[in-house]
Amino acid sequence: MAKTDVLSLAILGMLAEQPLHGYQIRKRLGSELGPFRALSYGSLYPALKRMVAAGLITASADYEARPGGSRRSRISYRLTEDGEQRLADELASAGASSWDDDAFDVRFSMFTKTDSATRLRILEGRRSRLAERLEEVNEGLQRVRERHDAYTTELHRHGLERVEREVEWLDRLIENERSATRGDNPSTASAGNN
Amino acid sequence: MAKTDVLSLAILGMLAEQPLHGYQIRKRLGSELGPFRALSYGSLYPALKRMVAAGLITASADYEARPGGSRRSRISYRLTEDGEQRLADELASAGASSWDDDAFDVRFSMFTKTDSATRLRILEGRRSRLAERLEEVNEGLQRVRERHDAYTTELHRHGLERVEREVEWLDRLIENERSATRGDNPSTASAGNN
DNA sequence: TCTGCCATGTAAGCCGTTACATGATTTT
DNA sequence: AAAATCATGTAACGGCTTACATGGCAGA
Repeated sequence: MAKTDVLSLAILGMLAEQPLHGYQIRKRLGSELGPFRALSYGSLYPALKRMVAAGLITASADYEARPGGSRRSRISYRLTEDGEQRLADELASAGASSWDDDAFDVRFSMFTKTDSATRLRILEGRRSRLAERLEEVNEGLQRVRERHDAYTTELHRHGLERVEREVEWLDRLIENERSATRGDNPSTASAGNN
Repeated sequence: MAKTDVLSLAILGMLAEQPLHGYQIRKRLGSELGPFRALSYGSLYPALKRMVAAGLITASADYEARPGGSRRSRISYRLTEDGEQRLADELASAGASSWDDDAFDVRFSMFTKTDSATRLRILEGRRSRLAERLEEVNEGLQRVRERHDAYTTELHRHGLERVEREVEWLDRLIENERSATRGDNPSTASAGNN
């Protein structure tokens, strides 16, 4: 099974709700997700092409979609059954790199389509990734404090603070997720915690 | 005058303090600056080579640096006069893209070598860059609120918060910088501590 | 001795942007 | 009628990582 890159996953998720054409996909990726602030067509169209070739989506021109008439040259993309299946598989796994900086945002934005256990695994995976980062940054800060000027120190202090806040955010989300799960179903004592 | 990329600038700044060999440069870039968390040798060595070719730095093998004897195959890089000049020029300008995400950190880490007026211009440039981002993110949040689920909204809310904090941080720094300039006299507020 | 870190470098490939090329539709 | 925006695509190029290739030095 070919693995799905972040961009493809994002597109899959986007098309799951409704067929869209390339131009719209780009705009939505830019406004709805963090990572693709301004994805270029030079990336998008080839990606769509690859996905068509892989049988995940189909391309169909929509002529005269509206009363007026013409409206040539617009291509709507929609998921195939394989595409739906691939998306479902992806959403069911917290595997590989769902907690990379970019991938995390994309996964998170699809949390309503993700089951609770997987959501929790992703949040925790992300948390422990950040915890590692926290340690590194912290060590860096110590070293910098000894050997460097106030500005450099401040830069690192601020970097540390940023990561700390991120962890706090995740802690809140994890807590929410846990209490929602407990609520749904009385006797849930989910497995290993941090 | 050839323009200096971020990596070269960081190296220039690093070598301004003392000669270093490539391996050390890499480690320091990783621990002292944000943007180069784990710069690969595949990027570093070619960059050093380019800089030697451009006459900004020189490479010299250090044999028997220490009592023991041998210690072959270490190459120390140090700034040439041209390199020093280039660094000075770069540090005097707040031009081009000193407020890009990556470049900003590098410029900031050299603030002690930067004059007060330039520091202020960079901080303000960065601030207004973030202010633009703030607006975009804010608009995105509104749109998402109307059309999307709670998770997606939360993702955007958190993204907004992050940028807001960044702006607040800059505001504090700008304020400090201003009061330091006003008071070459009494009430100097040095760069922030914890 | 063998493992792990120090140290330098090259080649291939990935992933993305920029610039280019084209044309339709909508708004002013 | 012009300008802005919608819409699709390709080709060239850039920068960075990965994988490879090589070898010295230190301590277990």
